[in-house]
Amino acid sequence: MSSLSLLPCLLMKSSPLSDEALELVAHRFAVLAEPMRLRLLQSLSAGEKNVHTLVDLTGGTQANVSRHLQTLTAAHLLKRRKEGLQVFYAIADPTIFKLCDLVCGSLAKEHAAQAGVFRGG
Amino acid sequence: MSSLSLLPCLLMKSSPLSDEALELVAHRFAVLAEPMRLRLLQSLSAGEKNVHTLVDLTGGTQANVSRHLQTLTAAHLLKRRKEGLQVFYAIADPTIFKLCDLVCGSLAKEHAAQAGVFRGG
DNA sequence: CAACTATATACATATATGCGCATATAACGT
DNA sequence: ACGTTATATGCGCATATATGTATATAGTTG
Repeated sequence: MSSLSLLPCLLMKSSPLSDEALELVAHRFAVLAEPMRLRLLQSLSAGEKNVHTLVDLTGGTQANVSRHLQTLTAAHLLKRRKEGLQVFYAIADPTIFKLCDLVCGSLAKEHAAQAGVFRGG
Repeated sequence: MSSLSLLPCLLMKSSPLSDEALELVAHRFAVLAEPMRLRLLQSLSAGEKNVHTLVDLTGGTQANVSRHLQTLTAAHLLKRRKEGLQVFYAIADPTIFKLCDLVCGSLAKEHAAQAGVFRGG
């Protein structure tokens, strides 16, 4: 975990990514691969919120929400701001919205195509 | 796995996604969360290839490569074309390149920022 | 039909991870 | 100092998944 070699390159099409870079990219995707974490990101899209609010919004347990927030923060997707007893989390990397939009669009296309099969199209 | 309710909506910012939709999005990210699968996608970015070629390019075992190809195909990211004994796989959803580019760009920014800390910036 | 090649699958295993429960830490008020 | 609230963490469990080895299936050629 010292120097990360060549990260500032684009994936695919251009030069192939190193094994190290591939693991970093995979890890980023893994962080986004949990419904509860996506729900937290969704809840934070309107602005920063404290943990208690996020527990209420997502319906998860306090411990679980806290751990997921930690995971998201460690991945630099969230920012942490402490104010007295409370801790406020906020989106640190708006890229995630573009990522989710792309995935949703792709899934919607698939879904439409599958539906077309049943309609006989 | 019958009807998928409301999928054709954008994530975040607009209306919140249903639990079912969140799981679909999370699953899509999970499929991309494996270095070996990313390497396969990378190898296929230049065009379709058969399994044996992909085994050589990635350095994985035949069984493992085959399973990962199946996972990617099940997720509608790859297309499968059988020609005699060989099976050719190809990118079915170019969205993945945009996804990877976004992630790489985000990671590069983080990396630059972290490096900045050590430089005293 | 038999041998051979390319790909897929079954089984076992190791590892990771999400979760609930309980507890610890931190910050505030009295 | 004590109690209270907000958040974080330790522990155990259940589950998922990636991988290797071995084997099965499909297709070709003799």
